[in-house]
Amino acid sequence: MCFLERGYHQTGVRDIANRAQVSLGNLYNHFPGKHDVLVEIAMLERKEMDPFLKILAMRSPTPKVLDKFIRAYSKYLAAPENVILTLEISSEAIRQPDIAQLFVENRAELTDALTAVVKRGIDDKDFRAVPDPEQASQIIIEVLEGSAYRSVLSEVPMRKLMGSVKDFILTSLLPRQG
Amino acid sequence: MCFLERGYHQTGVRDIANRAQVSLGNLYNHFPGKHDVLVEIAMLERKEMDPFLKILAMRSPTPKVLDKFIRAYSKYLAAPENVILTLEISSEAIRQPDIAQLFVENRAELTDALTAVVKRGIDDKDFRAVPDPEQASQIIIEVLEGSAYRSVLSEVPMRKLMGSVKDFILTSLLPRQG
Amino acid sequence: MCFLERGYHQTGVRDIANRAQVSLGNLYNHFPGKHDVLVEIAMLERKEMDPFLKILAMRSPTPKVLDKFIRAYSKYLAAPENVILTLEISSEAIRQPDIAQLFVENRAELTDALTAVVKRGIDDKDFRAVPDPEQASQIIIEVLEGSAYRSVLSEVPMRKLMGSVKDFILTSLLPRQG
Amino acid sequence: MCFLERGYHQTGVRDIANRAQVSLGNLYNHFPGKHDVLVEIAMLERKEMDPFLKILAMRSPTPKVLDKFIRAYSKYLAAPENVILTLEISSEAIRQPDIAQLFVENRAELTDALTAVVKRGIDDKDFRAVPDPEQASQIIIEVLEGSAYRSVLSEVPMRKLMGSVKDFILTSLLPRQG
DNA sequence: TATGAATGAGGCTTCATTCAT
DNA sequence: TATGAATGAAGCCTCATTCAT
Repeated sequence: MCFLERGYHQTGVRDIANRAQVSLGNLYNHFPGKHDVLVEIAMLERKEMDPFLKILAMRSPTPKVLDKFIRAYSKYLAAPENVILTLEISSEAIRQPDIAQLFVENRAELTDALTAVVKRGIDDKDFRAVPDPEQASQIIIEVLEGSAYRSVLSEVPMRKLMGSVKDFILTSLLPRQG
Repeated sequence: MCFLERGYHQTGVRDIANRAQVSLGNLYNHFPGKHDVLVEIAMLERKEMDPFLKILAMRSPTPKVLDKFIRAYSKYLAAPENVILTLEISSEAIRQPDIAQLFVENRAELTDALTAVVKRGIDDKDFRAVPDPEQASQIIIEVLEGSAYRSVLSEVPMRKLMGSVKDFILTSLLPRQG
Repeated sequence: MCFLERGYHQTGVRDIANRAQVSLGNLYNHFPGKHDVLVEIAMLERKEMDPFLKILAMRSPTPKVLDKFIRAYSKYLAAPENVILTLEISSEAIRQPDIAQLFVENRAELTDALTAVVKRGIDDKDFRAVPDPEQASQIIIEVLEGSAYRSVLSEVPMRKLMGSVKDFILTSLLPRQG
Repeated sequence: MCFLERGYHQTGVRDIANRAQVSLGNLYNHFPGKHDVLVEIAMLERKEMDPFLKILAMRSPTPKVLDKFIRAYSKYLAAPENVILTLEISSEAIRQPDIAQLFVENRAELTDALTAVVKRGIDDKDFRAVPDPEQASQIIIEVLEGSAYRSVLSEVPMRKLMGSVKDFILTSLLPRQG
C-alpha cells in the first residue's frame, strides 16, 4: 500500500511499519531491509497471476481463451494500483538484479502460458502462423500493460481503450482473410 | 547521466552539480530544485523526437514510412540509456502532475504524427481501416517501447526482437489478404 | 570470543547468544544484561592467573622465580587474545566502577604475589632494596603487558621483545654489582 | 571532550556536533564519518608531544635530560584526560588499521627521540650499555603510561607513584656501581 | 553569477531488553 | 528453563536546500 501511494523511494521504512501495525524494530525481525520488502511484494505478485494462468490453461478454442484472457487481465490492470506496482517494480528492476530476475520470472510464467495458447491456436489453424509465438506473447502482454499505463496517466478508463487493443492484437493473430 | 546511472531518487543534487562541473550553489541559480532538473530533461527529450517526426512527415508510401519509423525508433530505443530514461520519467510521472503532462505531451507529438501516417495509409488503402487510428498509433509506440525495455532487462539485443515486432505491427495494420 | 573478535561495543547481545548456542531470551535468564557478561568474563580472567600465582608461590631462589614468572606470563600474553581482552576490560574499567574494581582486584592478586617474591628477594639479598616493593611489582607487570600490547600492534613476536624486557626488569632489581 | 567523557562508542555523532556548536549535517561536511573524528584527534595528539620532543632534544647531560623528560611527561599523563584518550585510542587501534598506524607513528616519534638520548647517554658513559636502546626506550614510555593508567584507575595521584617509577627506570639505566 | 559551508529533518538500520508462550 | 517475536530509542549518515560571501 505504501509503495502504491507514495512510491518505493518516497516510502520510509517507518511508513511501512506503521501501516503494517508493527513496530519498526520488529519489521526488521521479518525483513532484512527495505529492499526485501519490495522483493516480497514482487513474489506475492506472482500469485496474483494464478487466475490468468488458469484461464490460459483452459482447453476451449484458442480465440475464445485469448479473448477471455485479454478481458480478464485488462480488468486486473484497470486497477491503477496494479499498474503502479508493476511500474514501481519495473523501475527498480533496472538496477537491482534480484528484482530484475523475479520480474522476468513472473513475466515468463505468464508468457509461457500464453505462448502455449498461441501455439495451440496455430496448430488448430485458429491463429496464423506467427514467426515466433513466444515473442508474440511477450508483445501481447506488453500491449496490455502499456495501454493500462496510458489509461492511468491520461485518466482514460481502460474500458475505453479495450476495443482498439483487442482489435489490434486479434487482427495480428487471426488468420488473414477468413 | 546521473539519473541514468543511479536513478532519479538515488541521485543527489551534489552528484548532479559535480557531474555538471558546477558548484552546488550555482546549480540552484539555474534550477529551483532537483525536480526541475528532471523536468528540464523531460523537455530536452522532446527534441530527441525530431528525427522520428521528420520520418513520419515524409510523403512516401505509408508502409515504407512506417517501416522506416519502426527501424529508426527501435534503433534509438536499442540504446539502454533511452529506455532507462523513459522508464525513469514514466515512473515519476505517476505521482508528479507536471512531469505527467510533459510525458503525455511528448508522447502526443509522436503519436499525432504517427496517427497522421496511419490515417493516410488507410486513405491510400495501404492499411486496413483500423477502428481508431490514434489508439493504434499509441499501441504501436507502446509495443516498441515495451520490447525495448524487455531487451534491456533480459539482455537480448533489440535487433533480435525486431523481426517479431515488425511482423506483429504490420500484420495488424496491413490490409487483410493481398 | 565475541568481545575478542569485534570488541565489547561492536558485539551485540544477539552475537553472544548465537555464539553460546543459547536463545536470546535465555541469555537473559542467566545474565541481567550485556554488561554483566563482561563482568563474568573479568571474573573468569582471575582464574587464568592461577598458574602464575603458583609460580610466584614457589620457594626457589627469587631470581629464578622471577625469571620463570616473566617467561610464563609473557608467553601467556603473547597470545593476542589475552592482550586484547585485557585492553577491552581496561577500557571499560575507566567508566564502569564495578569492572574497575574487578580489574584492580585481579591485578592486586598478581601484584601481591609478586610483591611477596620481591620482598623475599630483598631479604635474601638476591634483589636490591627497592624503595617500594609493591610499586616495583606493579611496574613489572605493566612492563610485561605494555610490551605485549606493542607486540600485537606492531606485529612483532613477543619473543623478540623478551630479551630487552627481561634485561630491563632484572637490571633494575638485581643488586648493584656483586 | 566527548570521547573523554563518555568514550568513543558511547559518544554519538550528535554529541560531537552539539559540543562543537556545529550542525549535525555540517559535521559531515568536515569529516567523512565518526571514525575520522577520532583519526583527527589522534593526529592532533601528535602535536602534544612537541614539548617532550624538545626536552629530549636538549644537549644537557643525558641523565638530566631523562629526568626532566620523565617529570614532564608524567605530569602530562597525570591529567586523567590524557590517559583516557590514550587508552581510548589504543583500544580502537586494535581493530582499526589506520588508527593503529597513527598510534604507532606517534609513539615512534617519541621513542626515536628517547632512543637518541639513551644512545648518547651510553656513549657518554652516563648510562650502562643496554642491549637494545630502542627497546629500552619503548619500555620506559610504557612504564610511564602504565603507571599513569594505574593512577587514574586506583585514584592514586601520579605524584605518589613518581618516586618508584623514576627509581625503577633510572636504576635500570644508570651504570652499575658508580 | 558563483561558491561551498551550513542546516536539520529525515534516511535506513541496530540495539539492549522485555515478555507472552 | 527456554524461546524468539516485539519494542522503540538511538545509532550513523545523507538529503535537498539556503545563504553569506
